[in-house]
Amino acid sequence: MRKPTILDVAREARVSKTLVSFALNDRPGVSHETRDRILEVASRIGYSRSVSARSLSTNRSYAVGLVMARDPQVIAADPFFPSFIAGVERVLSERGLVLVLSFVESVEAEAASYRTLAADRRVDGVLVTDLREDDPRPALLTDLGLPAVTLGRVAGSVAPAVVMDDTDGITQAVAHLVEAGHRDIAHVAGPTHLLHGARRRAAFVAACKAAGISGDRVVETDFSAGRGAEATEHLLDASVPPTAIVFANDPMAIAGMGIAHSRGLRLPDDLSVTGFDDSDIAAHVFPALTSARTRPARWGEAAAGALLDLIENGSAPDVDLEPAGLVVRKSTAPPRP
Amino acid sequence: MRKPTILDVAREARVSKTLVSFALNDRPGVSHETRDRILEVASRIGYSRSVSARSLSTNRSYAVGLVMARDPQVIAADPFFPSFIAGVERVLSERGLVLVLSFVESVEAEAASYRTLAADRRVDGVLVTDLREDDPRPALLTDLGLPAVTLGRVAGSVAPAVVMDDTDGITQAVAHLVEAGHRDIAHVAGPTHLLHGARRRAAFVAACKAAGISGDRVVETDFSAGRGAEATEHLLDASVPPTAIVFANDPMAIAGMGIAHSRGLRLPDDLSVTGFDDSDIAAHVFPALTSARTRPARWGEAAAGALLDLIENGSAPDVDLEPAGLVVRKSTAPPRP
DNA sequence: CTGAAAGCGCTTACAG
DNA sequence: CTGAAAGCGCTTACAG
Repeated sequence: MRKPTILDVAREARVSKTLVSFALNDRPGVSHETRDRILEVASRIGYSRSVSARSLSTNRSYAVGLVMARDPQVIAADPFFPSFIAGVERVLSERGLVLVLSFVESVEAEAASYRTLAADRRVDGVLVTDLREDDPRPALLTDLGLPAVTLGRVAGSVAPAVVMDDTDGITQAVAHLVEAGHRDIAHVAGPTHLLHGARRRAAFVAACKAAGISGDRVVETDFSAGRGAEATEHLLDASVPPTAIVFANDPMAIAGMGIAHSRGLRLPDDLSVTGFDDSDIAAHVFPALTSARTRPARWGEAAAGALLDLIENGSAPDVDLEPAGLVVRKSTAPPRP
Repeated sequence: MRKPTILDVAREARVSKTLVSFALNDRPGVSHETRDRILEVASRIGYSRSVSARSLSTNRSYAVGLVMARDPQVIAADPFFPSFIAGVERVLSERGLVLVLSFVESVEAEAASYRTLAADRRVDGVLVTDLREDDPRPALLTDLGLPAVTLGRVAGSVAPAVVMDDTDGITQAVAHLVEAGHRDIAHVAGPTHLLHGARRRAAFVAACKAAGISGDRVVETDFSAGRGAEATEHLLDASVPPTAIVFANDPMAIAGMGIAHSRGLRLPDDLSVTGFDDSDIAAHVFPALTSARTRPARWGEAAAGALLDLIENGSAPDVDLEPAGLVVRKSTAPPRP
């Protein structure tokens, strides 16, 4: 059986195709009763619009893109994305759009992916994550004419930004540790070329300074568990090891705890540890991990909402999301006297 | 500047649209030189085909769907998906297709999602994961006329299946523990209504039987870290606790280790533990987790390849993937005498 | 090997 | 408030 088209609806409702289209698109110029009749007929005969025909006419794809250049293993360890995507999805599906996802292996492949999406008009806009220093993507996307929303703010970008201040989580972590009596706190940071890596690191330094302690024990990593473990080794090898470590994400914190345990340290007494993102597993490691909570789903909703506004109205305001605070568990305690 | 169309290419190459289309689609009936000239012109003027126009003509969308009904938190803890998706992507992008991803909250929403994808002809086919007992999806998809490939084999499904025998990993884990001298081994299983949960459990029971030990200490969970922790509590509360636990995934194994540590047990001497999936973090917890490796990326490639074959040829053979074996680390050892 | 033409299913001025 | 018609950019019989 042929899939019903707009013409079938028109005939059945005894009106023109135009009118059906107007009714479907909620345009003015259709009397109330006519509109109702049309919609009733449409649903009765199981009509649904052909996206490709509509796309061809309107020059839109009714899809939104997300392309990520990261090692899948590192994405896998990051609790952020599934929840983020679930949030994005929630608002997209409400408005009849769809998410096109692309995982690529390199930054070059990422640019190629954007070019293809643009050339093929596969998406009406994109969400840009993992912002980097001097990120070339905002300019590229402007060039390509692809509307974009960035997660976080980049210098020189005209794209609307949706930001959640993760500074706050680090600041709270440091304050919490200082209050417990720690004076010797280290930070295992993400890569500085990633904006959120740099920001968390800067927040660490600033918080230490505010507390009147040294903030220069920082080891940079790539956010992976393996590098987090190495960084912890390095810190614990110091002649005077830190009494607390603030990790820039949970996987590294957990790997760091593994190192500490393997050296026979008792946590939290010999070493306090904090994570970031409050992943599902954080509450279940030993000792349960103190971690800064983020709200990836809310972030996803806000970003998708902003992107749809941008696509439909040509502009959208920046959105600032509330930071979600520190969840204090058992991995932090006063240092040994 | 207008995006060039097939007509621009035709004019510039002084041929008809038809011929350009034939050349682009690698159809016979175009002389070699003409084809080359056409392709040269196309690339010179920056032509790329309009996917929506093509879709409208061919009744295809050049996209493939993946819809998942799971708690984002549980997906987040599962290292499987990012790598799986990366594998899928690799073969899709090679053939000019795109991945449409949908995360939904419930099994009902999942069915609705498939219906929408089908009605809108958003995708040419779908990948079906997390197969359940009496899974209604193969029948639904047949009804909807949506080509599908399942990850694993379901009774009564006509869809091609791509399977990786995860039985093997469990069998090896049990054999490894028995060889170390364990006689009292428990299993923290995934939900039985999920086929891979049930399969791993059955493999556990069978392996115990083969070794001549009891295989009836099984606790069922939902694969989440929280439930894994509870299950471990329960097992360790027994008057004679097991000396080893085989967990059906890594997050539960890690949570179980957390419980054991919190009770002052020493791992692996007081309790041996194995995981499943060999996630990135597994090597970095303490003690480093023995875990069955899977190959999600290979699985993704195979599934995507099979789906494309199915879409293009109307049929595709089942694919059996090699199991990847057990990675033995430090979380397993002989039991205390 | 090549071209003129219909058709895919919508949207949208335009004219009434 | 309504309708006839062009157009979006492809593919594909069909005729040469």
